[in-house]
Order: sequence, then C-alpha cells, then structure tokens
Amino acid sequence: MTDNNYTALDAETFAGICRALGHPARVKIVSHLLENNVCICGRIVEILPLAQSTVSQHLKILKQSGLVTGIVDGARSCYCIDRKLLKRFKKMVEDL
Amino acid sequence: MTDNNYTALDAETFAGICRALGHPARVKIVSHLLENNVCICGRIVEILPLAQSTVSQHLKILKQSGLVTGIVDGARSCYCIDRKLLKRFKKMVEDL
DNA sequence: ATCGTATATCGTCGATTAACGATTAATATC
DNA sequence: GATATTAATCGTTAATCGACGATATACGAT
Repeated sequence: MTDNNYTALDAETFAGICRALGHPARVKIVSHLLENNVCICGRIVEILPLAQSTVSQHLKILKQSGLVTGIVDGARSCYCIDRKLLKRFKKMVEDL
Repeated sequence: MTDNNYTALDAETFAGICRALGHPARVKIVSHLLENNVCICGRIVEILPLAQSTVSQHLKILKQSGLVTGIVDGARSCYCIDRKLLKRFKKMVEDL
C-alpha cells in the first residue's frame, strides 16, 4: 500500500472541514492564512470586525477541523494551514 | 466581459454551500444525486436512516444553498444537482 | 368524492453556534 | 517583582440546528 497523500477523507472529516468553512469569518481567516502562509491571532483580530474572543473561537473551530494548525510563539499564537489536509480536501471536492 | 461560467462566488454563497455540505447526511444526498443524476425524495428516505421529515428538511437546506434544485413531478419531488453552481464551487475550492 | 401515497410544513425539544465582555494564564519588558 | 501585552477560556444570551412525530397539502387512482 503506497502513501500517496490522497487517502480519501472519511465522511465525518470531510463534513467537518465543510462545517469549518461554513462561516464567512472562517473563510476569510483561511484565505488570509493561505495568502500570508502564517499569521498571529492578533493580526487576524485586526482584520475582522469581531471581538478577540470571537476570533479565538473561530480559530479553535478551524483547529478542530484539522485544516488549521497553531503553535505558540512566545506570548503570540501563530496559525497556519495544514496544506496536506487541504490538498486532500480539494481532491475530495474535485471528485464529488 | 465574457461569461465564462466561473464568476467567483461571494463569501456568503461559498460559506453557504460549505455549510450545506457540513453534515454527513447532506453529503450522502449530494453524492447520491451526482451518481444518479436525479432522485425522488422517497428514494433518499429509503437510503438514509432518518425520518421522512428530517430528510425533507435536509433537502430544503440543500435547496437553499442553491446546490440542489427540486421540481415537482406529480405527487413526487424530483431533486438534482445544479451542476453549474457545483462547478463554480469546485473552482473556488481549487483556487483556495 | 374518497382513499392512498408522497412530500412539505409545523411544533417541540435538546444540543450546538455565534457573539460578547470579563477573567485567567503565559510571556515580555521595565 | 510589577506591569503590560497576547491569547485562551469562562459564562451568558440569543439564535440556529438536528431530530422527531403529527399534521397538512397535493396528486393519482378508484
């Protein structure tokens, strides 16, 4: 069995990613992360017209879906896209 | 300005389609519709382990997203995918 | 006109979501 | 060590979701 990076996502994971993308704010976060590769929470708060706590919540949902990963960088939190999972997700949408 | 069928979806529409796909039952409905081109409500009820009213609700959500269209055929309701919108959605995911 | 079938809608219930402000925890800086 | 900065978590509230059974509507057949 070869590891081709394209193992089909199970329905739950797929629906989970869709649900995570099912909010305009989260779509914007993902777009921004893709454009800038990485981004700290505070910068995202600046961009969106939402309270810091709300943004933090959206980031949590995105992390739970697996699409976004976050690492702590001092007092900051640095987020970025899991490109491998995104690739699998794209493939799954393509194959719909 | 040429009509290339690939006009970008606005964030709301995109998030709306994602939200519609954000439930396993609705993913299954969409997959089934894609495989069979068209399908009446009753057949979908047979396939899913859900009450008829629940399935009808899921179909309503899919219709509201625009991804699925339904026409009345006598006493039946016949559903199918809006392939043009699906194409635009796929393109938008691809371009993520 | 009545009866059966197919589907949509209504009403309800518990669970989840989205938003916020307030608080807490962790790290820098002075 | 005190104090700011950054971000996560808590608690609350209103709204929405997901499921169901019951009911209503619409059509086809008798």
